[in-house]
Amino acid sequence: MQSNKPLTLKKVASILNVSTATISNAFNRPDQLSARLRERILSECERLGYHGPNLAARSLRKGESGVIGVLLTDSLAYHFTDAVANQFLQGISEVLEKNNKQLLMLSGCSSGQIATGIEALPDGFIIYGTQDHNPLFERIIRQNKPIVTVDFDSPDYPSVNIDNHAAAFEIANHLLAQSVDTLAILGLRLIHSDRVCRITQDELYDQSESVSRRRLDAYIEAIKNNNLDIDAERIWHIPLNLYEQAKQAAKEALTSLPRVNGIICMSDTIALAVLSVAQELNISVPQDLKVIGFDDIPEAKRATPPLTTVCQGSKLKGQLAAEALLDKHQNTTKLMVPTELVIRKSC
Amino acid sequence: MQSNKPLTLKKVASILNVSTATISNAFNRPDQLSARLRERILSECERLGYHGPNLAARSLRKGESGVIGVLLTDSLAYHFTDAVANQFLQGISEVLEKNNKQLLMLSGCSSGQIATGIEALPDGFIIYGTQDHNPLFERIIRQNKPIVTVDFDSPDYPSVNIDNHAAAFEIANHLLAQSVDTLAILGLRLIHSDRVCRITQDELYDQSESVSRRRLDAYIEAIKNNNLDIDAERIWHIPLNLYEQAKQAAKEALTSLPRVNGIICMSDTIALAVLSVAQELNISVPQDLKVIGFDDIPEAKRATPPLTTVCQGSKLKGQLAAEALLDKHQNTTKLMVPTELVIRKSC
DNA sequence: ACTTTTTACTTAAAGGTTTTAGACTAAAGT
DNA sequence: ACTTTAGTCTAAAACCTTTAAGTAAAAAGT
Repeated sequence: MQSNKPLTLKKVASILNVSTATISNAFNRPDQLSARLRERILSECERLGYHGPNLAARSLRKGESGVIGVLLTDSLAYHFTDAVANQFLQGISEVLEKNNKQLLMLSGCSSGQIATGIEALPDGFIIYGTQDHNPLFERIIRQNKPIVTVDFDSPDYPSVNIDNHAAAFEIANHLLAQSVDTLAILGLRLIHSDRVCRITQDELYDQSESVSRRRLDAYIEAIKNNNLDIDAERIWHIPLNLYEQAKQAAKEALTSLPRVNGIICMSDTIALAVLSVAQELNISVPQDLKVIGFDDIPEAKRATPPLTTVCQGSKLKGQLAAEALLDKHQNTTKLMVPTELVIRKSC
Repeated sequence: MQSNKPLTLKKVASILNVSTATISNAFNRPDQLSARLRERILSECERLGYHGPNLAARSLRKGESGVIGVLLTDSLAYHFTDAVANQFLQGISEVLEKNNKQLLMLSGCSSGQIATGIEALPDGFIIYGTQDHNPLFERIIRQNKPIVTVDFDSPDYPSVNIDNHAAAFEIANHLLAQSVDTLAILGLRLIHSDRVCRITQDELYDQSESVSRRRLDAYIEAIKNNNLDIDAERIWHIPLNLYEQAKQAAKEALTSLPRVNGIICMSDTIALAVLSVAQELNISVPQDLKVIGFDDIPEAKRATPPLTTVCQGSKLKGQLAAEALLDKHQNTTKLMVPTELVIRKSC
């Protein structure tokens, strides 16, 4: 004889003949009532089918929800394909699960407008990557809730980053120490185009502060240090870290003349695409072509040949960001995750 | 001279000298007020820094939140590592983004207890995989909200599934049509152990209704049809679809005597691990060993040799599940996603 | 000129919880 | 025997919306 309306705390209170406060306390503050009464309430609730306070109401009253939002750069669907994002989210989830928080993924770049006001729900936010013109980012800021940024630095918030310049410089130097002379760079998000293309001379000098730019600058610095040179023509822009896009760029790079014998890739996904295209073209790696990646995704180790890359601790970043957010390290801490050169067989 | 308290609809109403209902209508039901007043309200809100109604309050009042929950079998962190789950979630996100819904991932198997009552938030749920003893599953059911199940069938809810028996039978037959005589099966979640192990004769006959069981039965049926046999000793149980766990099982299988020349893997991740171990042991695939997988994850195509497997349309499953949920196809529809044998070079 | 319909806005109840301040009782201290 | 203290529990306000029902005025119909 169950009613179809779900039970409320109030109804339960009246059935059990205690105040609503007592029921609430039974669930939230065990020290506020006798153990015996609490036992009774809990078991009666179980029997009646009341499974704890309504979240919306609690959230309204307390002003918190137990939910942590992660704002991603691109569409949600894209981030599920991306190995780096997955590792990052994995790190976040581990920490959140331990702390009994829920994870809400927000993208802002949905096809529709963002109307729900969902940004009001989470108790804090992890902002992943640059959010240049994301309207949701603005809205989140206005919530005045704890924020931690990752792979993107703002004076206003604590952040988790790597030293992109140092990491890129190190791995580029590793490549350049081998006998290479004709280079190509396959970069990610170098410019604001959503098509795979080479960049222009102008774009090469157009300095900005993105992660990609920092890496590109480091690559070029390393190349110049080694008395080599690279033309804008030999630098490709790949808009999203997708295997298929990368393959297209790889094909262009490997078939252009003079023949390339070293490729610097700004991600492992790109490097894997290069390996695949090289195989199709019967170019043997690392004999005829040296390839380096960036990220150290799980697949890098399993590739043929295994990929030389630099580990940027994506999972650790996620963990640290979540911890920083939960511990309310509100003192605008800037965390730097160490990177590590991972030498395998592609170079 | 901003107050530190965030603005509420009520305050805005009193500032603008209109009723709260009018403000609410300005945001939610444009037809309820004159275009002119609405314009004024919206622009004033912008100016004042009021960014729309509070979600908790709206959610409390309306009884809906714009959030869709996905209940996963294992920990969140695990699901971010798993390629199949990622494809599935990708499918879901695509549809949700189009419909302006948010995605909340729920796992239920968190280390702590699940106390938040978060299950009250979503407007509907996608249940992914069996949820035998998941307390959160019980709680979700009690919400009486729309539910769609995937990879798991219940008479009570619409569901999205594949024909596991047919798919497994087909690919097993493909393997058995080659010259193989000594087989091993590397299965997923065959029993309730969290360690990699062989199963026992008793466990082999212990019928249950899981996805894994259905596939295993189909494998065995195919084997018997081909006048071959397989011992429980040659069937491994792998608790989670993790590369490292799979490698352990693969090592055991490939070093046990008599020498195996065909391995049926219940997932591509497992099959990839087999390829890797085979290479380490200098066993050449497909000459000395035929390997088949299941799932058709993106990496399967890129492996050496490319993996023969069966595509189970994980992404499509996600899309269909999300659509079924949103369209409120409440007439308990049972959707079947077609599977497809993908013949490559590992067999 | 009078009634009906439409438009534009308001009133006020409801939604389900948490929490502060306080009430009552029983135990402890003097 | 009287005051403190501690231990339990309650009353009621507050959290911020949405929406059904209602009012008043303007437009339309006859």
